Amino acid sequence: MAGFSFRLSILSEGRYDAQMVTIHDIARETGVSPNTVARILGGRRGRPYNEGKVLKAARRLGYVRNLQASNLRSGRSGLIGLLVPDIRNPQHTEFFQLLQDAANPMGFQILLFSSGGRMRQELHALQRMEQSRVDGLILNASEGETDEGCDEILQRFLTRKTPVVLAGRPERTIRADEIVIDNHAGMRNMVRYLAKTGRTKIAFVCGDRQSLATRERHEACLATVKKLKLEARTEWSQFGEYTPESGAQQTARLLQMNPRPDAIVAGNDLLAAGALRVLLDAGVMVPDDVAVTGFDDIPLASLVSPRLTTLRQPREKIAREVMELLQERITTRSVDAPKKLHYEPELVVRQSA
Amino acid sequence: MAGFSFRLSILSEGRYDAQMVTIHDIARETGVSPNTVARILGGRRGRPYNEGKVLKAARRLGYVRNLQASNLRSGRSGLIGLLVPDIRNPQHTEFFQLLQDAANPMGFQILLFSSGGRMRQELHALQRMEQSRVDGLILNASEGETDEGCDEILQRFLTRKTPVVLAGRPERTIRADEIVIDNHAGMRNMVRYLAKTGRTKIAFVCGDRQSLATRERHEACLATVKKLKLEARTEWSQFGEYTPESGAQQTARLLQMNPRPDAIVAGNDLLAAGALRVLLDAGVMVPDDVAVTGFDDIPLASLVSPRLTTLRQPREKIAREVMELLQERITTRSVDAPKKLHYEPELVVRQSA
DNA sequence: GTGAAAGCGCTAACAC
DNA sequence: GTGTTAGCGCTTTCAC
Repeated sequence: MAGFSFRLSILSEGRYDAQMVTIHDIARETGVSPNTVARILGGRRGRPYNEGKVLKAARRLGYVRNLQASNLRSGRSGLIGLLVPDIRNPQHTEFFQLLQDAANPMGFQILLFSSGGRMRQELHALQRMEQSRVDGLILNASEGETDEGCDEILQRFLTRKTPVVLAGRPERTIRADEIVIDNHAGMRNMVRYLAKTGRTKIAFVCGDRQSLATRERHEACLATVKKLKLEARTEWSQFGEYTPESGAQQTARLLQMNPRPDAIVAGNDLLAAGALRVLLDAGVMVPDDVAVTGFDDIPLASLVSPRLTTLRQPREKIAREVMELLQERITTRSVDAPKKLHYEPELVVRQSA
Repeated sequence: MAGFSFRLSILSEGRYDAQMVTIHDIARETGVSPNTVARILGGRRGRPYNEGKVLKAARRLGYVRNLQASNLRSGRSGLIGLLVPDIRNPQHTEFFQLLQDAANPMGFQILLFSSGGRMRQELHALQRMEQSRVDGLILNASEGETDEGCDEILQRFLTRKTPVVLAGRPERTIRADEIVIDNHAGMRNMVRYLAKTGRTKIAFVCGDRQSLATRERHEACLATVKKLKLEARTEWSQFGEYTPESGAQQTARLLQMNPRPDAIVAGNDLLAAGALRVLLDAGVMVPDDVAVTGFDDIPLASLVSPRLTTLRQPREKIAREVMELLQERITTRSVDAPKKLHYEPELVVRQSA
């Protein structure tokens, strides 16, 4: 007992305030050294004789390892930061769940930040990740311009050999791993499919103008329209943000036009759902009068009526491969030779087109 | 310089491996003590003379505070644990976002765990929260039975005066704060509304039998049906889980029955969306032939066709008040006199009923 | 307001 | 395999 303070301190009210049990308490209790306790509780072996004693004492005293101390000393954190523009977009929610399921067995926890597309929030999130010493991080596209301060922080991560994975962000100064969705191939297939099924006047309901996904998807559509020599009008390209409300607004504008488009290609499923909403409310038949297509294939796509024809992102594969890459980089402490993980969206034909 | 190791260590490849800058580096650089550096960087004041020097040096050297060390010493973590059964349910996603928006300004971060309703995952999540020394935690209903180990951990949290908020969990041995949704009042209003609009044969599409929400909502429906002397049949009560797929399955079973119900009260919006799906596919008119209602009022409720009549949970209010309660408890270190936060769902009439 | 010293709880490094 | 020692980076305590 000598040299150790009491683990129970008496408060003024006369109640007891239970402190956390430490490896020293268990060491004292069992007569072995703190080191041995730590080793056994850390899963490495000791003398069976000691193992029994230690495990039993730990259980009896209600020992709970202090990750803060553990991580401080070992220089890890067991945390993977995930920054998304809006977790309320099911696409991101699904990705979080898949990432968590892949990360947990590897001993990692996901620290999620939903920035709401706000620049300041995004910067705060990165600062917090840095202060938390995340072992790796995944950055989803901000749905707008990106702050300069962000790049500075990202660069520091890489200098410290903390792996960074960028998704849907324009290539910039920093050389990090990237998730690359082949928006061009996806949209080309989509527009071709629409043309093949007789659509000639294709309109585009897009997310925010600044985002890379928006630009790539929109440009691919225009290029394909041009290549197929379909009708093209600048006012058939509408922009907003990746929400059902925006999709509804944009579609309402399209409905005013003359000639009216016979197909609406939306930048993602949320936009498409909003478009569907407005069309049905206006008595426009989908897909008879107007075809509607989405992007992502979130669960919602199968719940709206008619079911959405869309482009499926291989989320499971992405989540798995990203975590594998991160683990690899974290264990080898190498962030050199940035990798690009390529994925092609798959056309899923349902009812809306 | 004496007594301090170099912050740059040369690797075998001849490159530099930048270590993190510490308050000692800044202290050395500016000639003040580490204590003064910490105080100034911690936001408390110092001599303007020193403040300038320290802040500038910190910026120049790229200092990033180490939260692990800070938290280890101060006994806080700045983390609020949030455990939900399934983050893919938009109800939980929305709640996370609102909670994050309320927590961040208070200096807290949300550590999210999505258990998938699996008992083992839930236990793991609680263990991890305990090891991470979260300052408080919010437990959403597991959608099934709860493990004994969980209660043991929760009890330890409370003993240590770490506040715990339970939501939608049956009251048990532990005395923690609770979020109480008045399922009874909500469902009573819903059934009355259906009766008033001429429905007489009301069926119930529910989540899993074990969950408190399911039991309360179902019982409230049955009680109201009985009170209003409406037709009642045991086979009109179906159970499953809180997913669209389950809602679809349960509804398919109801469609086989004779007599067929003229209203379907679903346990949440996801179930209702699945029900809608099956009804429309079967050519049943909603709400003309069969009325459908949901619970939660997630964004999806306004996107399906017809729009869902549902019961809205005051999520914003709940998130705000829960964080206020947590902050209060964390600062006063008092978990005595558990509070019950009561909320009543609001009937939102749209098109489906 | 500032500096010196101690220590949060753990793991790493090294003898044995 | 085990014990000893040191120290991760910070905050706390206490003189001054």
